[in-house]
Amino acid sequence: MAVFDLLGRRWAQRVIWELREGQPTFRALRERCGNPSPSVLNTRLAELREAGVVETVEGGGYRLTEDGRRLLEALLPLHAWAERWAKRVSPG
Amino acid sequence: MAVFDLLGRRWAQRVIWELREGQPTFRALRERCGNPSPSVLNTRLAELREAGVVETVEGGGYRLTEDGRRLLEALLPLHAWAERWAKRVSPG
DNA sequence: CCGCTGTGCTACGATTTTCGTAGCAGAGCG
DNA sequence: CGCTCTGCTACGAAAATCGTAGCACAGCGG
Repeated sequence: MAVFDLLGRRWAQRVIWELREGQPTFRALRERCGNPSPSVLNTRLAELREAGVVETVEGGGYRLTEDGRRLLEALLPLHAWAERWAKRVSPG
Repeated sequence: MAVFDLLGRRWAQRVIWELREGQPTFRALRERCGNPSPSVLNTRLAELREAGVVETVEGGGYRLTEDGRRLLEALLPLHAWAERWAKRVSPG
């Protein structure tokens, strides 16, 4: 179950989620994620790049690979569940 | 994005996955997950119980709630992606 | 009553991960 | 040369996790 090793780390899923559109820079991505420390973000990005789901953009910025976009789609049901769950936990 | 807070912690997703069938005891669950330290497992179980996705069984053991089972279903696409990905990363 | 076994779970020092802040090297531009 | 952006590193402090040991309780056989 290597996926839990890749995606079970802090910020990993969040990074993929925040890369769902655009090609944010390192700093912009960091801000979108809620300002994790740059060292961790860099480590995650390195892991995700090595896993082939994230890639750098010529001239700066990051984006999902084709594989990454498939992973993002696989995260959609989880997100749908999360929204229903959030409403149930703290309605309003 | 509270779901990343709940499921972005180590072992959280794994615990849910390993509860997909049966009602394993604390120790059995721990073994299935690959022996995380009991303190972390207990913390995760407490968080998941508070979130309402895991519950204890009368007479011992743990299982998913109805909500937990829905969450498990939301994890299936992620798992399907993971299997394809694992084959691509290390074929054979 | 005693011991054996299994249950959930706690304690605690060691290790690993993450945090938070500061700053570096390089590129582009005036 | 200086300003601003880029990705990224350094480093001490804090938090999370590890690994091992063991506690309290319950059931059951003798």
